[in-house]
Order: sequence, then structure tokens, then C-alpha cells
Amino acid sequence: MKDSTGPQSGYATPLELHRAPPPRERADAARNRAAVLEAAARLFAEHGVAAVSMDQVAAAAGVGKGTIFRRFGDKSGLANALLDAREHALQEAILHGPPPLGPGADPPARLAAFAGAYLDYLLEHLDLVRMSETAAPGARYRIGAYHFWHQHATILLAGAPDPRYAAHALLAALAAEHVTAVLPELGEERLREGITRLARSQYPSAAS
Amino acid sequence: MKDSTGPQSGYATPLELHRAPPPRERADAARNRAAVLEAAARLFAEHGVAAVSMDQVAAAAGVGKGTIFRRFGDKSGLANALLDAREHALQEAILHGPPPLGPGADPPARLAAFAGAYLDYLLEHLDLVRMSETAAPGARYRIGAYHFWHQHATILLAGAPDPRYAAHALLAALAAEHVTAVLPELGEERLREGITRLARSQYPSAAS
DNA sequence: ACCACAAGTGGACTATAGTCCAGATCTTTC
DNA sequence: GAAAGATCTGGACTATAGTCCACTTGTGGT
Repeated sequence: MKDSTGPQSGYATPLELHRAPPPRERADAARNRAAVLEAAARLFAEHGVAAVSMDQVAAAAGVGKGTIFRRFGDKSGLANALLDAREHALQEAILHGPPPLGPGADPPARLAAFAGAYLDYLLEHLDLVRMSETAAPGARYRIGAYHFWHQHATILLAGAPDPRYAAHALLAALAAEHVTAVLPELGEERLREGITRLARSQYPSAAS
Repeated sequence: MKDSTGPQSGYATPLELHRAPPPRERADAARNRAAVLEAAARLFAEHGVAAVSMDQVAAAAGVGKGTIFRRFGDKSGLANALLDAREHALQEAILHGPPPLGPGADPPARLAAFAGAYLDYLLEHLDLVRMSETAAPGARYRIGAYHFWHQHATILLAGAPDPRYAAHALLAALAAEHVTAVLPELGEERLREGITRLARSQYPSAAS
């Protein structure tokens, strides 16, 4: 990946969604981006994310390899672009949706709701998210989405001894790699309860 | 990696250290293993773990590439072998050392001591551990060491609502990838305090 | 319509992890 | 100490991510 801030990166600045991308995208570029996303979605669904190579995606989309890498940076960028819509929907629900996920509920309830909603999102697209988080070292922590989740959790954790740290710790338990490893051992139910408890236990008065 | 349980895997079964490896190792094999470990340690120290390729290690050790892979499985296996001694020292201190890390102190104190000691170990060898955890997908959760840490934390967390989950959550915050990302933002001090607090907050009566 | 040029393209190229197996080398047995 | 056979070796080979750049194609200005 050489430049993740160019016009090709598909997600908006955290807490300021829907900014218009300053430099317009050429018509052929838009056509190719759509073709690549479509081909990738189909191949990933058919064979599993890990089993599909970038060459295969390029061939299926009828474009050159270089085109994919120019647009999406690397494999984690492609995975991110595919998740973009779902991710934005969750961000939207957090910013403007009904409580407890959206504004209105008290912070502990919102944090628990966030953890649960994020887990839903994660379990729905586990392999894709995992790819987006692990394709490149440190990828997870560089993408805008992570900053959004972290910022949101930090704000809700105001009052905890170290809100920024606590937010990171909660998100660590929501890493795709971690959830992938723990899920088969404990099952979805215990995972969900555990995450919820973890969210609650970050507050000073917590007693599980 | 084709077989991580063969005679080449360098770590002992959790909670049963120092079992004798059943099939003896041939003399030339032992010589080559030592040469590889020495070369790898030197190259990693000199150029950084990430910047050294397996070919370079093979060349420096004067052996073929196949030899390295047969012995260590993959890059994460090689990193693991280099960490082996440090790791066993920590395990030894946990099993038979003085409290609060070793037996004797009450569980919350032992868990906090474990978290701190593990963080020491991690910060001392961050790049190596990171390589051992991220070179292959899921590598972290497959190695024996993870099971040891998890088992230890689970036992200490008896009484918590879901000890196994809580142990996983604590270890998630101690993942090399996570610590690598959080360290530059928060610094060692806040990291250490955060981990300690996290360990304490896993107990029902916790009030930070 | 045409031009100038920025933006985009695709496939050859590089770097690296990991596989494979014919042959070399140890160890054991007699 | 020689044969038999298990173990180990090394380098050619494959697969894949990601780079590079000469060429093509849109686009906005005139």
C-alpha cells in the first residue's frame, strides 16, 4: 500500500460522514471499480475470502492487476471497500439512530449496545473483516473506521480511569482474529455475554 | 506449516514442562538448528525482524531453505523458537517462582502480576512476538504458549462469571499487534496501568 | 472538432513464503 | 565395519502480493 488517503479510499472521515470527495473520478475508473467490487463479492462468497487471489479477482473483473491495486491499495483495502456500506450503516445508527445505540441512553447502556451491534456486524462478515484487519500488519489500527469506533467508545467511557485505554481494550476483544479464535471454543452466546460484561466492567462502579 | 507437533516444535506441553522429546534428533540436524537460530538472532537484531527474509536466514546459516522450513514450520515457528527460552522462564516463574507471580498470593494479585510480567516480556521482544503471532493467520491461538497463558488466567479467574472468556479478553489486550498499535499513542506507563486495571476489573467485586 | 494533459490501465516484473523430492548423511544392527 | 533404512538436506519450483511504467483514454478548454 503506498497511499491510503487518495481519492480511491472509500470511507469517510470519522464523525463527519458523507464529505464529497474533492477530485472527481473518471468514468472508466468508476466502471472498473464497480466491476472489481462485483467480481470480488461474487468470488469471495463462492470460494471464501482467503481462497481467492487478487489475480483471480482481476481476471474475473476483466481488468489488470495494477488497476485493483491502484484503486484499493492492497487486499485489506479491497475488503474494506466491500464492507464500506455495512460499516457506514452502523456508524449512522450510532450517530443518528434511536437509543440505546444512538444518542439518548446513558453511556453504559450505549456502550453495551455498541459492543453488541459491532459483534453482530462482525459475525455477519467475519472473514471479510478479518481479511481487512490482517492482510497487512497494523492495518486494523490505521483505517478510519477503527478511529471512529475508538473515539465513540472513548467518549462513552468518560469517567473511567483511562477512557482511551479502556476503549482500546474493548476493541481488542472485538478484533476479528480474536473472535475467530474464540468463537468455536465458546460459541456465540457466551461470546456475546462476555463482550457485554466487558463493556460494563469498564466503568468504575462496575460489579458483574 | 504442515505439522506443528513434530519433533521440531520447540515448546513443551502447557503445565508439563520439560518432557523429553521421544524421537532423538540426528547430529547434523542439531548442528543446523543451532546455526539457523544463531543466524536468525543476529540478523533480526541487526536489521529488525520484519526486514529479514527466510532466504537471508538460510544463506547466513549456510543451509538450504527447505531445512529451515522442515525444522521450524514457518516464520512464526522460527520466531517462537527464538522466544522459547524467555517464555519458559516466565512459565517457570509462574509455576514455581515466588509470589505474587508464583503460587501463594491471592488470585487477583497473581493475575495482576501475571499481566505485568507478560507485558515486560512482550515489550522486551515486541517485534519477535508480533512476528510469531501474525506470520500465519491464527498462529497466536494455535501455539502451546497461548494455551498455557490462557489456562493460567482461567484458573486464577475462577469465580468470575465466565473465567475462560475473561481470560481470552485479557490476553486480547496483550496481543502483540494490539500493544504495538497502542504503545506509541499512550506510552508504556498508561499501558501498564491499563492492563493491570483490566486484570483487576475481571473480578465480580471489582471497583476501579 | 481538436488538443493538451491529467488520470487511468494492464501486464511484465520483483520479492518472498512455503512445497517437494531425489539424493546425501546419519544411526542402528549384526 | 558394512549394509539397511530412517532421517535430513538443499535448491529448484510454485503461488501470491505488490510495484512499475510505457501506453491508452477520458476530460476540460478553445
